[in-house]
Amino acid sequence: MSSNSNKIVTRFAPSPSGNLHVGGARTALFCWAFAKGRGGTFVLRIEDTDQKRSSDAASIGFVKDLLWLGIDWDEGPVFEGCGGGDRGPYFQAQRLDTYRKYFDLLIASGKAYYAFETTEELASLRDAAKAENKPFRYTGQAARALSAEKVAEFLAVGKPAVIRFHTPQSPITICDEILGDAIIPAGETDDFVIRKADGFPTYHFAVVVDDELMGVTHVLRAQEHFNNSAKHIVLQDALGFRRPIYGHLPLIFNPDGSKMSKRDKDKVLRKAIAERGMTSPPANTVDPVLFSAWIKDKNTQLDLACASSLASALGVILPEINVDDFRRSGYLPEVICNFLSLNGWSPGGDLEKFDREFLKSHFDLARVVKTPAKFDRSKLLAFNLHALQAMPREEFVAKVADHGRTFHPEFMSRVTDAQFRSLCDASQERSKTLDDLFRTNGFITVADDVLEWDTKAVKKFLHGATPSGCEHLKALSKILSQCGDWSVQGLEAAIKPYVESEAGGNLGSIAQPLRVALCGSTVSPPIFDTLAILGKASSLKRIDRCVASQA
RNA sequence: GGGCCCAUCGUCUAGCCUGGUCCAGGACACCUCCCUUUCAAGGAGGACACAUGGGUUCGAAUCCCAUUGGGCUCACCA
Repeated sequence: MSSNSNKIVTRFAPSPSGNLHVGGARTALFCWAFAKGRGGTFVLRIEDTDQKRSSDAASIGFVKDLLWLGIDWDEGPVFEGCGGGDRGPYFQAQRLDTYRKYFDLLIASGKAYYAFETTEELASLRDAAKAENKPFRYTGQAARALSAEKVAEFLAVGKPAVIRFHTPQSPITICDEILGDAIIPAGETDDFVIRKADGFPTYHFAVVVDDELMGVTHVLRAQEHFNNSAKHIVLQDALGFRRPIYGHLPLIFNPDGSKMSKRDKDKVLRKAIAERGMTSPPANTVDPVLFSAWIKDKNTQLDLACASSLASALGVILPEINVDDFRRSGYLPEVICNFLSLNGWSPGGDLEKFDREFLKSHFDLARVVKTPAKFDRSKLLAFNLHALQAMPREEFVAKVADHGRTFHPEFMSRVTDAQFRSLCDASQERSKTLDDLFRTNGFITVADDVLEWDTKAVKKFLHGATPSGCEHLKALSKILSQCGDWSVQGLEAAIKPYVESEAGGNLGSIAQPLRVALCGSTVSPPIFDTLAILGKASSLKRIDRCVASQA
């Protein structure tokens, strides 16, 4: 390893989760770009030292999100060609033996000590401090006053104990490449726990040991960790480790300034339910027992399937929070990366659109912004639109089809290849996401004899004017039934003369009634495309059925 | 409340380090108009910011101080 001693190593070190949050995604992206752009190594390490949270099977489901974004790791858990490395294991729960050695070292040198206060005792001390509006600092005088014999005795009888680090009483300077230096006054950092009663290290301890052993040179993480750095620095000094270079990234918020949280989805649902004064779930959405439990406890979260069905029943849109939410909504991974980069970093000048390769070769800490960013979905949407528009048609078709197979299999099974292709042709310039086509063209997958017509649209476009839309439809039915070339051009040629003679050349007065008859609503691709996509038989059936229904 | 950090259009940001070329540039959103067969998309315009107050200086968005505002953090969670 000495030969790469000056090699840059960054790491992304999340706790286990099935989903990658956009904030985490940006941290990962920056760590990745920083290391990769400098010929360094990007390490993925799983911080699973909380036994309460790490038990589920899908614990690192988020790796699929990383790969979808194009973020691969050199060292870490092995998954689809990524990971491996000889500085593992990369799950902290599997490194307990490693940590033991360093705990012993600190205990032996008197830099750490056993403490026996219970969680309850500490909580009441904390409450007391809070009542006086004073910050609580664990001084450890009582614990440190314990004789070695007493400690041995307590441990021998199995009295629950944590190990605390005895923080030196001197100011700590945090050097940060992004924020500059900050001095944390002496006494601010107290004697924090480094080993929990269950024998697991706390985050602070595991991070410090692993960063050292894994050769991490640059620690890039969210700004919420800034104060933690003081703890990490005193530990590094005590253990004789080198100090990595720190860079604390600005936070990403919701547009309203609140923290982006996975609970935001539940928040939207709860609000909608409260507004409607509902006490039981809409039919076929969520199990009523589950529902009432969820309503009662604001801290519980609905799983994605339940939340989505509830959302669609309520007609509300769930906010995208996780990377997978954005994938589901039809965003392109390269757009997500581009946009995420712009939240907290910029290449300077007027340049905004760039790819991962560019980020890799240009990302630097000096240009990271210090201020928190609010995540602007409408700008993201615009970026996605631009990327979609710039795409060659074949690529667009392939990507939409792929998206459809994953998220709208039913739709895909109900359209022919030709229909799908025409739909893409008619949709690319107006698609903001890969999902738009499926959301706005539901009329295609509805059977001809069950299509329903929007009452407002019917009133406005089938009646009202003279001649009425219905009369136009009757005439068009005849014309179209004789149309031999059912292509966009052929249809246009067939209908245009009628528009000229019967509607004063105003296509709108013909197109809208047609659209209503064909789609049930006033929104669809351009009318000749719509006819072409539906096909002759279907179109005529729909027109005739519509006319008959209005008789 | 203590500690730390931050402060340019509604939003993301450029400019700040190395004061003058900035009556502050770009993008998204917004407004107006045009195009038009719906929804979009597209085209052309427009409005919109250096938090406040003091300094320093011939000159400050840029340097200093204070105020105000915002954020993070104070766990046997990470």
